[in-house]
Amino acid sequence: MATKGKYIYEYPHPAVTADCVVFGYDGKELKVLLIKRGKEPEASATAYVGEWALPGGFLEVEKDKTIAHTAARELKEETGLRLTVKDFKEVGTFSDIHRDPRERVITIAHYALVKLAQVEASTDADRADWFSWNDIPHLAFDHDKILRVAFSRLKRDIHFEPVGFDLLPEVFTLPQLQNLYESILEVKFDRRNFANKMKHYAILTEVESPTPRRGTRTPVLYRFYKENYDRLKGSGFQLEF
Amino acid sequence: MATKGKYIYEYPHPAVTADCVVFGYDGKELKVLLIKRGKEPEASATAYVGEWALPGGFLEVEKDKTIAHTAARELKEETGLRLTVKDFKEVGTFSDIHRDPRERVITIAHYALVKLAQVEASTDADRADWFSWNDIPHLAFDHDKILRVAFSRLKRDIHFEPVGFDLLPEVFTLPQLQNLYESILEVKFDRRNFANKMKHYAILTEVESPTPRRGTRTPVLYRFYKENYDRLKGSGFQLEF
DNA sequence: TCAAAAGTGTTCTCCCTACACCCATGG
DNA sequence: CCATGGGTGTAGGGAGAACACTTTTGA
Repeated sequence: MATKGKYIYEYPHPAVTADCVVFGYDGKELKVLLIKRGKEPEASATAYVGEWALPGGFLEVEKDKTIAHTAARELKEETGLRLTVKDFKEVGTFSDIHRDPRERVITIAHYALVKLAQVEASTDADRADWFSWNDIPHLAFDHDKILRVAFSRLKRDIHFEPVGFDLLPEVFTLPQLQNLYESILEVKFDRRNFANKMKHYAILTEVESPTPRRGTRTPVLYRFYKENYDRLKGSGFQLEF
Repeated sequence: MATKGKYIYEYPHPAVTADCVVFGYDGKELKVLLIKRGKEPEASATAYVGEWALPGGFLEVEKDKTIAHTAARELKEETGLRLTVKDFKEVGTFSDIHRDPRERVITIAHYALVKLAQVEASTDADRADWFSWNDIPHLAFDHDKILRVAFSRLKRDIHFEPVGFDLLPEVFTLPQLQNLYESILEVKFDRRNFANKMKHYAILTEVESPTPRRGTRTPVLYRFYKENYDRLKGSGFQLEF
């Protein structure tokens, strides 16, 4: 095992990984998908065994078309979740010289938004789990920092794009939508103003309520009206919160 | 020369570079600093010799504390310009599998803003030159794409931070400031509204005019009032354009 | 009938926009 | 005195913020 290396370079090269911050929303709280670190078949040594971490892994130099492909591939391998390259948004590069004890590793962090109800079942529960944003365990490497930056990035993006709808089920209530925005932006809105704004934007369509029940008045169900949103955006319009 | 490599890995590693988009402003137009590619002492092969490109170069795995340090170091080596790590903002990762014909190279693009008058003299004119934004030559690799993304990133950032002042000399006129914003945002503002807004923000202080002349009325000189800006920002305030 | 959550409309204020005339300087 | 570019104020409209009561439903 002393000289099992087969890849030779004239100058030192770093290892490159892609890490994924996958956000979900259960109607009440923002959640993040984490994995429990075990043995890594492809790394020469293993670090942080047994700790929680962001899903992610090494760029396959000869195979991954872009680093986003690495993110998608690794997420599927580690959690079972299948997302497309387009679902990932780049968060940034984390390149601190000692961020990995084994060798120089720089990572490109990405985030993705998923409809929790539709993917919870398809995640590999042996290795992966969803954690509430306010109850995140200690993470391996600098993944706490990555998580914070990813969240601030989401917070910024939601001002300009209707990314919130990627987190909600196809059909949702106004209070759910408002609560989601409040969770991400860490503010409180007035119900009436929020409803007025949404009505004014005209990017929601009412859905025939299949009379669901709870211990309270039945809320109206809506669907995101993407065609209208695209038209508005086309005519130089900006969603603001 | 067949087996001069000394760095051995069990799995293939990509090369990693940092590229720099350095913006300047001459009072009239936005400019970008480019270098003419020559022989590269550190690369096993050389590509795009003689073409213009963004300054940048390889991460030194054992030396560069972060990728931003690579950017700062390479910029100095290639253009003579000394900037600090804090002057660089990350633009994004460009990782297309064939973006470099020699080997797999992923690059982390950065941008920086400089006060042109103060740095023009200290740039190494043999290898580097400033180009107007509207007159950029064809660039090596995917540097055209990087340039476009960096610009759109600047355009976004200027909405939230007073980055414009990093491009202007310490003392400037209101029309200069307005023209800069117009160049970056690619819009036109009404002079009076622009002045009103600036007066309202109260982030400029008038400077005793040392009576400079041109073929016209002498404009009032201003200085960026950073203390006031920081106070405003502290109390949850946002610069808008 | 009570508690819990959802729906709804109006007023006020502030900021953004549109807009035109006079002033200083150099040639 | 003319051309060029710089400085200045106000009125109107639209969007965001503040604000309270009624409705539905299950317990």
